[in-house]
Amino acid sequence: MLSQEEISSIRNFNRDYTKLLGIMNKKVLDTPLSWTEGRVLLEISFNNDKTPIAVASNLGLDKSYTSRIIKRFEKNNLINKSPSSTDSRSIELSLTSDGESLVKELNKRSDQQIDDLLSNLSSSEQQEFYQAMTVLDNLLFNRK
Amino acid sequence: MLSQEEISSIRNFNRDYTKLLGIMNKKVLDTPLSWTEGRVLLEISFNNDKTPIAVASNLGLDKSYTSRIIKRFEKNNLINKSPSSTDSRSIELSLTSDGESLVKELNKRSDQQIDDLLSNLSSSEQQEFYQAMTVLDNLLFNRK
DNA sequence: AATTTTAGTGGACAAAGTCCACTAAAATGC
DNA sequence: GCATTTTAGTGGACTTTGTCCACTAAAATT
Repeated sequence: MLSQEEISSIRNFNRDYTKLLGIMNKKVLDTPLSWTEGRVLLEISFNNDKTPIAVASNLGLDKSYTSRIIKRFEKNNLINKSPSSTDSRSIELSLTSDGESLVKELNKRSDQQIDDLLSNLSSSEQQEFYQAMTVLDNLLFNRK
Repeated sequence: MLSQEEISSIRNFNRDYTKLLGIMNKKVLDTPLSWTEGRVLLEISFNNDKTPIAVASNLGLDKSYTSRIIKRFEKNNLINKSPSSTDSRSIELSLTSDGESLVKELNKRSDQQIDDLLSNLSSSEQQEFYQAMTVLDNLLFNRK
């Protein structure tokens, strides 16, 4: 088990990293979308026939809140709603071409951010970074 | 430089990790404090004679917002305000004993969270985790 | 000494998110 | 198959969180 000091450094890292990502996320905000709106749009884009409820539960959002976000998206012509063929309570969401291009833009900026984040590092440091992150990812998220 | 796929996994990690920390932070919220309030209280505790403006700028908060948070803290008897001896515009903040014990509680819970986070991992995996995180920390934050 | 900057506060507001109630359809229990 | 319960989606009302602006009084600058 880890020592108090090790736990303390993990907490510090978490704090700093949260802050860093927060700053990065603010910057993505140079799009017309808030952070949560961005997540919702990307979630819809992953799988072009998501229902609102699936989006809400995947992102851990209130369904009412999600409904309003989706309504705004529709108003701004980012998505289409179509009635589900299998469940008439339900709605299928799909991106409009405007939606598609906004998603592309979001992805481009996110990639650019990672690039910026790593631009201070040498090529070999970038590899080190990637490998260390892969270790964390496996340990935390990819356990079978 | 990193490939598109590598960048993409970094983004995935960031997303998942943000989500994980977000969930963890929600849980700390079983205290009477919101996340930002917790950060403010801890910031004050680090250094028991901080001014509001120092807190605000260290945490990147609006000074007016910070002022209100501090006001609430005072009302709830978590901190004391005393006039600065060197600058009469300024205020020195210090924790009351209630404040101290809340800080202790916050720290305890944060440590517990890290513990929980790592409890699925074996001892050697925990070491691996710690080492990988240290690599990231050095690469991102500890460059001289 | 006059001007500008800074610390702190409060009003007014905007943005983000939560909670509750409701409708209509689907699923479940018998 | 019918009655009951659950589920998807929406909207109203509200709280929490955070921003922006204006102001006072003290400090720093010129």
